[in-house]
Parts: sequence; structure tokens; C-alpha cells
Amino acid sequence: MDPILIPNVSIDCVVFGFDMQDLKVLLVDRDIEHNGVLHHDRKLPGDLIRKDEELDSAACRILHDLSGLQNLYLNQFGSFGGVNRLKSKERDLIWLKQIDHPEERVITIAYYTLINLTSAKEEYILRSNAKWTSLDSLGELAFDHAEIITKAYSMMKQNFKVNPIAFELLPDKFTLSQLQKIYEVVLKTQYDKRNFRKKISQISCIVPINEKQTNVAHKPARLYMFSKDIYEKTRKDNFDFTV
Amino acid sequence: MDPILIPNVSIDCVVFGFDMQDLKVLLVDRDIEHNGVLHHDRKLPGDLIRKDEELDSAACRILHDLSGLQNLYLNQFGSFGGVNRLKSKERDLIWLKQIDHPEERVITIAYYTLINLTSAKEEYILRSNAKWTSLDSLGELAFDHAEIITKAYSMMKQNFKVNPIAFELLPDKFTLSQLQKIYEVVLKTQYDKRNFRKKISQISCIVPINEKQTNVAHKPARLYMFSKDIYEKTRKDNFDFTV
DNA sequence: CCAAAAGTGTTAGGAGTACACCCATGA
DNA sequence: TCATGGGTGTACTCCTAACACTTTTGG
Repeated sequence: MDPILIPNVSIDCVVFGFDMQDLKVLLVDRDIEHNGVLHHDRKLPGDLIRKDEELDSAACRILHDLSGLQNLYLNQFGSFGGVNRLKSKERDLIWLKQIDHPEERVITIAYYTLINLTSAKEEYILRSNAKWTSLDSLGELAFDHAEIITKAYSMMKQNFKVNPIAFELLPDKFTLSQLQKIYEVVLKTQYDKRNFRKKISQISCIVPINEKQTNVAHKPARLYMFSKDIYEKTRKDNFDFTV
Repeated sequence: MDPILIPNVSIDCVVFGFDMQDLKVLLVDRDIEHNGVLHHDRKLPGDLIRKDEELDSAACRILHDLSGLQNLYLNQFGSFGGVNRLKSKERDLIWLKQIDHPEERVITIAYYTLINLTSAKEEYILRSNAKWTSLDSLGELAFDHAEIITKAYSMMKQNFKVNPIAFELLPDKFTLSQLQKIYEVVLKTQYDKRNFRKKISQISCIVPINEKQTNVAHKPARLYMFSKDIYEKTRKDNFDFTV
């Protein structure tokens, strides 16, 4: 194994993406060959960390290598260190041999990140074996990655209610219906349009701009932006983004 | 170094205690001798983890060795892995040499735990160099432990608003004034007694019992208990303990 | 009888909720 | 002209916040 890596500590990243329909997770295909049979499942993007590398930098490196994206919103939400987390499924053991993994216990520090799939589309290229997968049809996952994703989603939801992270999943300019949609998808609820808008109109950091949608087959919607500036200036300790 | 330890991964524990007055943190005294001068500061209880030990078990072991206490509420709230986190202060370097620490990078997984100092008093004995210190006069701390405590407190506060963890800091039977006090201390706010009680009376899992305080020089207060049972049965996904 | 904390109700204002119709655009 | 989502107001209920006096005990 590369001696600049720490053998016991890795980073895994749960990348959430939103395409105005669904919450998606970025997963990497894994092919496991055993006795001539090919088995197929998916894993989270992740890697061991380097001896001279900050944790956040390692997460950035993994995400950049995977997608070319930089400056993503990163949230470290937990560590997973079960003694047998790499060894509880047969296909995991075979795969570890295949990639020459040292027989060491690995404790992983997990991050989630949020990206929006509509405006980012042109800015990045996914490594060929990485795919967006809908959060509610993840299929078979490697190691304890199902558990990690479940925790990531639950922590993200909590954070969603209390911090303005919805805007990471939306393009810079968005409509109120898009904002409502993402709250509904992430929090698995439904909101009344008028009440939602009444609430939003009280939040000073969500500002209307003088632009409208174009090329839509209906009345074009007004566009809004999130002002980080106003947010920083007006935030109270208890600020609440629940709607 | 003991070969059953993982050299790169440790656990640190932020133990919060409440004595009906103040939030306290449990810290371990550290004496550093350098050129005949004795320097004194404090560190969080912590240790490297063992190769065959679950993360939570390691935290339990550390707390048990320190205090004799078991079955504490444990919350893993973050990992701290700065490349130079052990090496940025001179006294830390001296101390590491003193205890024969291997020259390895250590990533620490941090837990906080809550205990109540009034009823626990008789059940445990602190290791002699461990002391309760008020959260707002911590003094000089080792390594990045000030940062860890700040994060612990902030995560604990967030959790406090949304989960019934206040009761970990109170004796089994408590008065409403004690409950109010702990909300005020932890969240650094003040509440109106009547409004607080009105809100509490709507929470079904905080149940009055047929007992009163004794030996107090004023009208004795009714005692209450937290019913985990009722809580589990009636909790909604969105339950909210803000008062 | 004094000190100390317990216990208790009302009101006014603000927030949340439920609900239905017309509008602007592209096809 | 039709289909599609955009945009808007009102009434009712519930929660929040402000506020002061009597009660029970130990000393």
C-alpha cells in the first residue's frame, strides 16, 4: 500500500443531488468477480486519507477526482468504525482481495455534500463508473454504506430545517415552486402553495430579482436568489428554516 | 506502544454535568515539566482505541475508567483530524514526549455525554486528577480541546431542542423549576414560569408523580418524571422540545 | 412571622392552516 | 384556444408572550 496513506482511516462521501424531481445519491459501480461469476453492486465514493492531508481536503480531493467539481458544501456528519464493517459480506471480502486492500481495520469519516443537477450539468464530468441513483432505489450496497447513507439523509434533513442549505441543491436563480418542491422532496411533506409563499416572503434573505423564467409553456415564474449577505446580517441564533 | 492499539485513531469525551446551577465539563489535569518549570493545564478524557474495540465501547471504557459510571447517554458528534492538532503548542509537544507518545498523526472521534451531578454523587468516584470545571471558565486546554468542547456544546444545544436529553442531566425525579433551570442554562435564555409550565403540561411524557420535595425551606414542589415509554409511543417525527 | 420558592389564569397579538380562482405563456 | 403551472387573500384557530398574587413549608 502507498506509504503516504494512513491505513486505518478513510473518508466516504454521500453526494446528494437534486434534479427538480428527486433526491439522488452519487454511487460508484463495483464489479466483483468470483469463480468466473460477475457480481455487481455499488459503493460510496471514498478513499484512505493521506498522512499530510486535512480531513476536509481529503473529502474535496475525492469529490474533485470523481466529478471535477470544487467548492462544494461539505458536512462531516459521523464516523463509522464497526470492527467488522468491511468483513461482514462475502462479496466485500472478495473485492478487498481484488484491489489488494491491506488487512486492516478501517474507520471511515463520512461527509455529505449537496449539488444541484440542473445548472451543474455542463460544469462537470462524472468518472465513468459513477452514477446518480434515486435515494429510494439504491439497490445492493457495499460494506455498511446503506447505513451511512441512511444517517447522512437523516442528518441532512435535520440540518435542512435549521440552515439555509436548500439553496445548495438549487440553481442560483430559482422559482418559489422549485424551492417548495425541494422542501417537499427532502422533508417528505406537502405544503400549501399560498402558505408556503407567505412564509417565504417573511424571510429577508430570499430576494426576488427582476427576471422571469423563459421558454416555459405557462406563465413564467419570477426568479429569486438567496442572499448569503442578508442571511449573515440578519440571522438570529435560533433561526428556523422550517416552512 | 501497546500493539493492540490503533496508533492513528483516538476517542475524546466531553462529559457535561449539571449541578442545578451551572453546566460543567469533566477535565483531566495535566502536568508538564520543562527545564525544571512545572506547567499546568487540562485535557479531555480520551485514549487511543483498540484494534478489536467498537468506537462506542472505547468511549464507554474511557468514561468507566475515569468515573466508574456506566450506561451513559453517548453522542458521537464529530471527528477532529487536523494535521497539526497535536503539535501546535510547545507544551503539547513536551507532554507527548513525556508520555512516550508515538510520533503519529492522531485523528480523534469525539463524543459528548450527559450526567447529572446531584443524584450521581454517591455512585461514582472520579479518578483523582479529573475535575469538574464550569463551561465558561475552562482555562488553558491541551491540543485542540477548546475547539472540541465548543463544537460539543453547540451540537448538544441543537440536540437539546429536538430530543429529550435534558432528563439525562436531571435526577429521575425532578421539579418543574429544575427542568426550567436546565433549559435556561443550556440554551442561555430565560423563560416565564407560567408559560413554561403551560407548555410542559402539554407534553405527555413528562408526568407528575405523587411525591413532593422534602426538607426545603419553602412550599415543597411536586416531582415529575420523564416517561421514555410514553415518549416512544407518542413521538412524532418532528417532535420539538423547544420551550 | 419571615423568607423562599411553588403554583396558578387571562388577554392580546402573531403565526399557522385551510381553501379557489384568474393569469400569462408556448404549443 | 387549450394546457400548464404562476400567482394571489381571507377567515379561523392555535400558539406565544406578557403579566402578579396567594400558598406552603422550614427556620
